This record gives sequence, structure tokens and C-alpha cells, in this order.
Amino acid sequence: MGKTPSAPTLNDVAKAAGVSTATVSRCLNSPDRVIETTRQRVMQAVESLGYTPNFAARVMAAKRSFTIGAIIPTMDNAIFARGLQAFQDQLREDGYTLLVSSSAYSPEVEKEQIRALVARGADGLLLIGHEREEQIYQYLEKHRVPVLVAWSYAPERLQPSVGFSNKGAMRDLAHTVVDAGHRHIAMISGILQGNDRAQNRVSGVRDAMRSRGLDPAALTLIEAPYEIEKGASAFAELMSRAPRPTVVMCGNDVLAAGALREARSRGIAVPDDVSITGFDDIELAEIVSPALTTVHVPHREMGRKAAQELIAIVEGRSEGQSVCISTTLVTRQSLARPSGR
Amino acid sequence: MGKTPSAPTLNDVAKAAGVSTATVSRCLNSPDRVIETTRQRVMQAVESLGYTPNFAARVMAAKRSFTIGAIIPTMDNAIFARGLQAFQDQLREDGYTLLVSSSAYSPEVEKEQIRALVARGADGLLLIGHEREEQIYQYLEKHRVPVLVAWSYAPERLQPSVGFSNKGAMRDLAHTVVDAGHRHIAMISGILQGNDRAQNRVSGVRDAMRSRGLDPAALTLIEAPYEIEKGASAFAELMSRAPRPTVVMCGNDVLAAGALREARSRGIAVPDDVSITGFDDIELAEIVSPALTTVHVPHREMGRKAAQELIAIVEGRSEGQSVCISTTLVTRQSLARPSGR
DNA sequence: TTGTATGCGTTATCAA
DNA sequence: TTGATAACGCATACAA
Repeated sequence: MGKTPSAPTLNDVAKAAGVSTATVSRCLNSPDRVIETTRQRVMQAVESLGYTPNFAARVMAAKRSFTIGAIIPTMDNAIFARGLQAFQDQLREDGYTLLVSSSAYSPEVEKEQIRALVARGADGLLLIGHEREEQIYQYLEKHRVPVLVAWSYAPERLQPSVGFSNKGAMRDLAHTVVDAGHRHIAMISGILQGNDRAQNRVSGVRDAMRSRGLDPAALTLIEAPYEIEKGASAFAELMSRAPRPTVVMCGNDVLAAGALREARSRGIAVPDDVSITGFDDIELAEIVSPALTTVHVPHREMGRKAAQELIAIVEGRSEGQSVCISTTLVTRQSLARPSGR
Repeated sequence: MGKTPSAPTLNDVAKAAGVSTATVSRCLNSPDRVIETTRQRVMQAVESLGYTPNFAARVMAAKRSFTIGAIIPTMDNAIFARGLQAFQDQLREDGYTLLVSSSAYSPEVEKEQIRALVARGADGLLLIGHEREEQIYQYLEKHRVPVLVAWSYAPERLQPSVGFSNKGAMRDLAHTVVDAGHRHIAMISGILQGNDRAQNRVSGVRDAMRSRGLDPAALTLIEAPYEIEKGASAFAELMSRAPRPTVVMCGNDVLAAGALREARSRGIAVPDDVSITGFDDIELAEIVSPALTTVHVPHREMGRKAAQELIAIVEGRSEGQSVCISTTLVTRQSLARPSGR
């Protein structure tokens, strides 16, 4: 005897309110389809029992979860944090819940997590960059889960994207660098394998060199994971090469911060001895000293737009419109003319 | 006519392999309970159909999801990123999936997300800090979802915690500060309301003052959200007060970085004119200049331990053991003796 | 070792 | 406006 202390179900509520489960369900989902008085009775029962709908059951019955999944390469630094926060904020406004996983830049893990999110009934997915096995896209199509790609703008691809031109942005920055007089350019790029954003940033630098009459093959390139430490060690290696570059362009602000730290610890003056540039304009860029000349990416705007577009697709209001977010150059102290020698 | 291009179910696989759904289910969940030859046939069907189990259905039938939910106050900076990454890594090793939400430091949002995660069948929850409505804990108990609290160690509470002593760590740091000769101490704390970590850090400072014969009421205190900007403006305000503090202890490294930035822009030399300290020892702490004297929190260790403990609880191997992670002082350049006047 | 049958908690269709 | 009832896809107790 005594009450069962386990989670109440629709049935329990129905019994308590003296109505059918269908009515309770309607009260919760389309309150206007039920008469005021019974609704009050039902809501009271819901309240007093502390009822929460079972999501699994709801998803199974409705084939709709109001859940969006996002898989980002890493949570370990701020690169994706800001944009994702905005993405979530917008989703919330529209009544969706965001579920996030991080793949640690591993295609295997990403694949696994895509399956996990799909299996959980995600109505749509946000992925970073286009480059992944074709099979994954087929899988998503079969499961009828729409995808939106962010942090990259590539309207020619099948999957719609909300992002910016990594190549164009880096090209503009590189033009500025070359026009400042730099001839020995080095770059610390993120790992290129499987990362179209990183690849395009390198292409951007090469484009700029070419268009200014420099040999793009002369670009000294080191790949490094997006970590402070790796940026530092890559910078150390670059400084030991001859001829020593007069500018080190980094694939993002995190790498640049690492480079800056290494420069300081080696007594190399920035920008007097060597210039350093970043990408992203996360808060870090303004805090380091000297502050970074970098590419400002309006992450929040991108996140919100991505959410709006993805929801529109999920709700059948859009076929998948790609949106290009424009970036801007931010000039701070880490870039200067090369010291005349 | 023609195949249905929608997602295959257990039934489809069973048909294709010429067995019952029960057998397919067994192949997937307890492969040893089915004979080799049929298993191969089944797995082949699974493969060729591209079958993925429907999670909602599985959760409903098995009442188990191998999913752990975590709700953190923010993804907007690195405070939680590192520990959470480690948490996820450990979960993955043990076959669990992590679902993350951020509450933006709002109790309302957190409550909503707890319900969302529970409704989704999370087997266990990781929450930050103990302080929340009692009703939430009752709700979780009713739904039989175990909770582990992290980023805080409070063995006297009902819910087990894996964390560190915010008060003790800050007390140690404050002792160092006082012993360096500082008498006019100011603190930029995180918002205290609903945040036991922040509250304990303030208590730690006051404890230290008291034990060194200073009046704890003399502590100049400003609360600010954990953002660079807010740290900067709080610092600006502190510098305009008389007597001007000789040291500003910050609730975390993010606030400290903001303070540092403001100091630089005002031409206030750190640590010559004023000392600044942080908390957390995220990467930021080592990158700013001067580097921050701060409290090192072994976030990765905490994350892994939390995962292990939570899984043990979920699997019934533990009743809920609280674990205390020890922090250490990191002495860098941002703290020095006050300049004699 | 395998198959049959039932239940999990909702939503939605169809009648009343 | 409300109530029965049939899915939804899977796991599992039980039977064969």
C-alpha cells in the first residue's frame, strides 16, 4: 500500500484529472483545442503530480523532437564557444533545444556522434565545415535529417551553409601583410587534413602572394593543432629557419597567442623583430600583448543566422539557403612593417 | 513499387536476414547469445541496410540510455571547457554519450534543461555547484536520475560532489597576498547570487584576512559576471576609490584578464602599481602579460574523476562518494609586494 | 539457440 | 469537445 514514488505518466495525470490520456496530451500540446474548465483541472493534476512528458515516447509517437544537434570539433578553447552560444540562444527563442557534442577533430568520433544525435531524434544537425565522408551525407538523407554547415561558406556544395569565406578573409589579411612590405612570410596553419576551413585559409595566403607577384611556393608552412602550446612550438621552429620570416600568419588566434608567448619568452620583440597575425578575433586577441591584428568573424551573427536557417529548413519553410557572413580586418599592434635591415 | 527510401527498422533487418526481430536485437546487444552463422547473416543485413537503432524506442523499451547529461553555466569562455572535455573523454571510454547544455547562469534555464535531459532519458546528470531549488532535487529523485555535483566539494550535502574547496583555495591565495604585505585588498567576485563557488571564494578571502588580524569587513567587493569586459569595468571602478587598493583579487582568470587589460589601457603598471590575482589557471593566465598568479585547478583530473564516479553511481556500483581534488597556488608575475609609499 | 508476444508512454486518427 | 485505440521501434520474459 502507499503511493508509487516513481515518475508519473500521462495515464496517471489522466486518472487524477478524471479525463482520458488524449485530453491530457491535448492540454499540453494544443491547449486551445480543449475547454477552459477541463484544462484547468488537467493542469492542476500535472502540477501536483510533477509530471514531465517522457521524451522518448513523445519522439516515437510524434516523429519530431524539437531538438537540434550540433557537433563541433572542440570545446577546449573559445573558437566555437561564442557562435554556439548564439546558436543556442536563437534556438531557445524558437522553442528548440540544443544538444552539443565535440568530436575532438576526429572524423571517427564525429561519425559516431552524428549517429547518436540522429538516433536520438534530432530534427536537424549543425556541422562544422563540409568535408566528411560522402556516406555520412547519404546516411543523413536516408534518415531525413537536414544538415546545415557553419563556419564555412560554400554555396556550390549540396548542403546549405551559413558562414564566411575563409579564403577571402585570409586573402585580404595577407594582402595587408604583403603591402606592409613583408616578403618572407611564414604560416602556422591548423591541421589541413579533413579541415576545409584551414585549407582555404592557406589558399587565401597563397592567392594574395600570387596576386602581388610573390611565389606562393615560397610560403613556409607548418601545420599544428589549434592549441596554444602547439602554436608556441611551431613558432619556435620557424624562428630557427633561415631566412627567418618577418611575419608569421597564424591559422587562428589561439595559435597566434602561442606564437606570441613563445616570442616573449625568447626575447623576440613583436612586431619589431617579427609580426604575428591571427584569425577569429576571439577575446584572446585583444588581451594578449601586443594585441593581435586579426580577422574579425562575427560569430554571434553567424550562430543566430545558422539557427534561423536550420529551423526554417526543419520546418519546411526553406529549401536550404546559404548565407555569407562578412568578416572584417582588425588592425592592432602585432603587425607592422618589417624592420629595414 | 520501388523501395521505401526511409530509415530501416529492426523489422526490416529481421526480414532481410530471415530471422525474428528478437534475434536481431540480441545480435546487437548481446552478441554471444546468438550463434555465429546467424549473427553474420544479421550483421550483413544491418550493414547493407545502413540500419541504426532508434534511440527513443530503445530507451523506452530498456529504460536505459547510456547517456549522461551535463549542464554548465556557460560555454562562452574556457572555464568549463577543459574539465568538460575530460569528462566526455572518460564517458566515451566507458561507452556513454555526453549531452551538454548551457544555462547562461540562469536558474530558470537550468531547471528547464534539467527537465529536458531527464525527459530524454539521461541515466545521470552532472551539475555545477550545489545551490539550486530543493524542488529540483526532489524532481530528480522522483525520476530516479542520479546527480553528481562538480566544481565544488561539499561532502556534507546530500548530493555527492567531485570538486575542490573553493574557500580553502582562495584562502591560501589570500594568505599569500596578505603575507606579501598587502593591506588594502579589493576583490572582483563573480555574481554571488545562486553561485556557491563564488560565495566560497569570497569567504576564503575574508577568512584569510581575519586569521591575519585584518578586518574582513574592510574588503572592498564588487560583483561582476565572468566576462572580460566586466572585469575591466570593475577594475576601473576600483581604481577610482580611495584608498586605492594595492591588490585586486579576482574571482577567476577571466575577470583578472579584464582587469589586466584595463590596467594596461590606463597606464597602471602591474604589479608595480597594483597586483592582480586570478583563479582557475586556464591557459589565459599564462598568456596575459604579466602572467597571472592564480589558483591552479586540475580540471582534467576533476572531469575524469567525476565521470568515473557518476558512472559508478548510475551502474549501482557506488552510493555516491564525494571526491576532493586538491588545488595548488601558481605564482607568476602579477602579484608582488605593494610599492612602499 | 530462436521465435512469439507484450509493454514502454506518447501522439494522432477516427468516432462519438 | 472528448474518448478509444492503433501505431511508433525496440527489448525482454517466456515458450518452443
